[in-house]
Amino acid sequence: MSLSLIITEPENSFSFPFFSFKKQNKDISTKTHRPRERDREMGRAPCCDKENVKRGPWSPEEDAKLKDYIEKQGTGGNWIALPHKAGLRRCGKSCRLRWLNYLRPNIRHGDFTEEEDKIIYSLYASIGSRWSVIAAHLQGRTDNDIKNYWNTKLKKKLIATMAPPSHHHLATATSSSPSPSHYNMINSLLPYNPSVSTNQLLTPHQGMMMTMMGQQQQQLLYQEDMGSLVNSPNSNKLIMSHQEDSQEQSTNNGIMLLSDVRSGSSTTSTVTRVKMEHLDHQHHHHHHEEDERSMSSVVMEDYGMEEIKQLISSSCTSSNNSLWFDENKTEDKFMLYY
DNA sequence: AACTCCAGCAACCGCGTTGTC
DNA sequence: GGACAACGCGGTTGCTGGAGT
Repeated sequence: MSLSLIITEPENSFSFPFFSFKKQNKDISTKTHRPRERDREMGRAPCCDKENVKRGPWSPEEDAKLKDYIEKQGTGGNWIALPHKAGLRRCGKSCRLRWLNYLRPNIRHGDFTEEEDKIIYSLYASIGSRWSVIAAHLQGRTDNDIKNYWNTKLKKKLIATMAPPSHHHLATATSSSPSPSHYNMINSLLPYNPSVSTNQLLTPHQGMMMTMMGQQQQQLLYQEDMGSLVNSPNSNKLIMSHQEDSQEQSTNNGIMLLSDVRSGSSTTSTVTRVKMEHLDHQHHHHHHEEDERSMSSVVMEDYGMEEIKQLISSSCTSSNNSLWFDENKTEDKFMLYY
């Protein structure tokens, strides 16, 4: 059995469910204190006069002014003009952020529930770090809050759960036997759950692979981890390789996930091929093999290529309470299924 | 008590997208 | 359809307070 997946990868960045990296192709010196002259040269006017606006934490007085003004006058559809009208020495962007993330009614902070965690996991697996979309599905939560929560707590929680006891990285060999919660976590992560029954659980690494495949932009984390995957002495072996030539897509038997669900505008310069192969381990037969197979082989071996394609691309409802998206929908019309 | 470290989070920044003229 | 303005998003920064030494 051989399964190949081709995943598009945007030119300037890549992300993994838990990590993201950006190529540093910017002039770092302009990153901070970017001169306003340069903004003008580059065709971008500053959003406000930075020298005459207050920055940093908001005082209760400022909060009251802003809240009072918006409650009485509304935003007027113009955040730039709002601070002046409200008598605030603040940038319009700052006012907008303060209102949206802190002052507007029915905002909830802290104490995320298990249910919210699940929703975040599932949505993240499906659509990545599109916090505003995720926030739209969590009553009273802001994108900033969710982002912070993910970066400071949820990601660590997930990593801790995923990490096999004897290994220090996410994507390491599958020889150890993870805990049941391990599997539960993985399966709550899966963006798609088409016809795999709840007892057909993936190993953490296979689940991780599936999660990766659901991402809009995909890549791998560490070369080191790749090495451990490739060298894993298990019956199911993951082989990853990069290729610059997307021409090969057409000749590959694999599944293509052209899945920039964000806007469809992403350019693709390189392609990462993810290949899952079942290898004949004639020299690696040992008494654990059956156990390992029963644990980890349910995922791909039982499906033909066309079935795998269907699994990934089909829009089927979930058999449990995990969530998934219809990626054909536009951003505003994302459908959430339970 | 003084200091360091670090998690948490509010706020900022840059840039892509959208709206308007 | 091009230029410009404004919005909105996601990544990043940096402040703060609590824990540890």
